[in-house]
Amino acid sequence: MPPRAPTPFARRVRALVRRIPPGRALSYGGVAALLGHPRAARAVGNTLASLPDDSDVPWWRVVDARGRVAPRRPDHAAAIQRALLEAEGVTFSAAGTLDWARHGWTPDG
DNA sequence: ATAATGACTGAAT
DNA sequence: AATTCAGCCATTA
Repeated sequence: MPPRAPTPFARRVRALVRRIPPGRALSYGGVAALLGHPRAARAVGNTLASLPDDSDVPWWRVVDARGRVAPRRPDHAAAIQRALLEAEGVTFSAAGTLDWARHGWTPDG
């Protein structure tokens, strides 16, 4: 049995996240809004959580509304996400939040 | 069809 | 500033 085919919503999420360039980031709500589902932030998170390990989608460029890496269990995973972002030049404040003005992304630029 | 599940969010404590 | 609450939503059991 092949893995379950991605739902239409999931496909749209992946397509958009794939467009986020290195060193930039978007919030879950931001992704949802750009897709025309301003309230589906939570669903976006679920979608990224279901990505296969070999996916080419840069899921680590999606953080929460405050610019913080979303906490999760095991919390080790969050540390990895932050490391991936830092490797792209993203800087975090002492509070653990990235600067939207500096690293935020919009389809335009 | 119904209920349960989160990598969310903004408001309220 | 740190937590809790309640609303929201696509997906899955």
